[in-house]
Parts: sequence; structure tokens; C-alpha cells
Amino acid sequence: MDTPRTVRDEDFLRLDHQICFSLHAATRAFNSVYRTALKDLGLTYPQYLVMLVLWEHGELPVKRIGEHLRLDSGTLSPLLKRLEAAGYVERRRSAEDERSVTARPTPAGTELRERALGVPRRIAAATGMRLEEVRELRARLNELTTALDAAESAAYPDGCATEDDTAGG
Amino acid sequence: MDTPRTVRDEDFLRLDHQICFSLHAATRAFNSVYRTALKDLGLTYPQYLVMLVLWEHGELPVKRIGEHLRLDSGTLSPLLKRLEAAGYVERRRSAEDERSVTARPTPAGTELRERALGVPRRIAAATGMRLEEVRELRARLNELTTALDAAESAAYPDGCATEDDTAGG
DNA sequence: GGCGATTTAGTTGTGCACAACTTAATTGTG
DNA sequence: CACAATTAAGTTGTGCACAACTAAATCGCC
Repeated sequence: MDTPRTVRDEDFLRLDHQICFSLHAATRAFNSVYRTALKDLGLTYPQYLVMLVLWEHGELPVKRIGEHLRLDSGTLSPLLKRLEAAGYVERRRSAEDERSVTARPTPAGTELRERALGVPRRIAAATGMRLEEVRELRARLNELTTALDAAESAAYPDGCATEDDTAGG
Repeated sequence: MDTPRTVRDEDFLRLDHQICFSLHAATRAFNSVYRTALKDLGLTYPQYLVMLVLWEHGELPVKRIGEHLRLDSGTLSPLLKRLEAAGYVERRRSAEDERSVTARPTPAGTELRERALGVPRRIAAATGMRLEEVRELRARLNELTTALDAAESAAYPDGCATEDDTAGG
């Protein structure tokens, strides 16, 4: 059976407007709450994400940070420079591989973690959701991201055969 | 009872990393899929959202567009100028209120709608989700956005007393 | 060893999001 | 009517996201 045609394109246009827009809106609402919560720390939300990664892993090459956060050097390089200018991270060329640059928290950056400990609870309170719900939603979003990535890379068939592995729902 | 302390701040930091990051990642994955789907039309995703609104409502003041999309003039003014430069919308001062500027699709902008009809289906296919699931997720995200907005405006008590109404959950 | 391909950061340019501000028109109140 | 307050767009500046590109180091293969 090829796609049950219960929905017309016209209606789809409106639905579409709502689903993806909801995601967009939620992200921006989150950013707004984070902006407020992080103002005292002098961090933006993406900078906070980078610091979370560095607090957890210690010293990391830019490449690895990018893998954790799905960001490339075009985004991370200037961001890390700003974090360095703020005194929160140190950057240096790796000795064993001169292509690589590693970043790690400075003492000030490490101290910052203490002040950041209260942030997640504030955010959690702002969502009004219980842990269960948060987990549930997170799982859904991760599935969604995986599906979208698969579809996107299928649209750009650069290497691997796609062998409809998107079915894993 | 004041917040059951089953979770330590430390653990919360990690959870937090995951929930909000998931949202962030999903949004960007969506944007990426849209970028591909909209490339032929010469639209970015936010431009597409604006066109959706204009296709649905016809002529609208910038203010109204912003209300539909939660965007302010700082974002919309340059965006609408680009859409105007692309020949998809017309802008003009309102006659009855000279403060207001209205935007509406040009003939080319209206034609564009036909070419955009296939987009939502492509996106829906990329998500790999059924309509039910989409609706469910959308509802969750809308709840989340509402909660976040409420918490945010409570943090900036500009008018209404806050009277701990955030407890609803 | 030499040399092309790959990998890693970084740069440049475009566009979005938003805070803070400016300008101009309208509204409300005395 | 006059004038302060409000409202609507637009401008400016900062930062993020990403495509496309450059520069330098490393790897692989002959």
C-alpha cells in the first residue's frame, strides 16, 4: 500500500505549519528561559552546552566537542574563542597531532561549574514536567532526530547504502 | 512538601544536558531537512513559515505575522525585505494607520504556494512518524512552550502577581 | 622518500533570533 | 488643542548555525 491518502496536501500544509513550528517555538522558549538563568554566569546557552561537555570530559579536541553537540568548527571556533576571552577555557594545539586543538576549563571555568549547579533545577521547574515526562519527551525527540538525520543522509547518498533502516521505530 | 530530593544537582546537570539538548538537536535536524526541501523554492525555513502565514491569511501587518510566529520586528523586518527582494511579497504602509506596514504575497509568491505543496509530505515522510504521533508530540511541545513562557514571565513580574501558579504540574 | 587524499581548525559570508534603541504615528488625558 | 504615553517598524550590535572555502598537518600508497 502506497501512503494512505487520508490527508490532502492542503491540510498537510497547515498541519506541517503546526508541528515543526511547535518545535521551533519550544526551542526558542527554552532558549529564553536559559538566557535568564545563565545571565549571572555570563554564558549563552550554546556556551553552557560546551561547558557541560568540558566539565564532564575534561580536555577535549574541538572535533570531539563538535561530535557531542553536533556542531562544526565554523560554530565552535568563534564560540570557544569567546569562552577563552571570558577566561573559562584554555585552548592549545595538541602535541601529538598538530592539526588538533584541545579545549579545557581554566580554574575559573571549573569554579563556574559550582555556580551552574542550580541551573538545571531552575529549568526543570520552569518546564513544569515530571522526570518521567521529561524522559519520555527526550526519547521521542531523539527518535525524531535519528529519523530526520537518516532521511537527510538518504537524500544525499554519499556512501553507505540506506537499506531502509529508518523503519526502526 | 518541598520538591522530593530524589535527584542530586550533579545528576540533574547531566539529565539537563540531555533533555534540552535533544530539543536543540531535533530543531536543527528539522532545519536541515527543510533546507534541503526548500532549496528549490529559494526559501529558508523561517521565510517558509512567513509564507505559510501569508498564504493562509492574505495581507497582514508585520505585527500580526509576528504574533503568529512569535517573532518581533527585529527578525521580521529584514526577513520580509529579503522576501520582497526575491519578489515573493509586497510591503506597504497601511493607509488607516501609518505606523503599520502590511505584507502580502505577490503573484509570484502566490504561485510559489503550488510548488510548496509537496514540501510537508516530504517532511512528514522524513520524520517517519504517523499522524497520531505527530499530534501527540506537538501537543507536548505546546504544553512545554506554554509552561516555559509562564515561568519566564513570572521571572519578570511586570504586571500580574505571580502567586506561585507555576505549581501546576 | 614523495605525493595525493584525508583530516582538523579556522575564516568568510549569509541568515536567523533577540536585546536595546530610534523614529514616527496614534491614543488618551487634562 | 497640547502633550505624555503607547504602539509599530525599523536599526544596530551580538551571537549562533551552517555552507563553502583555506591552511596546515597527517596518512596512505606507490
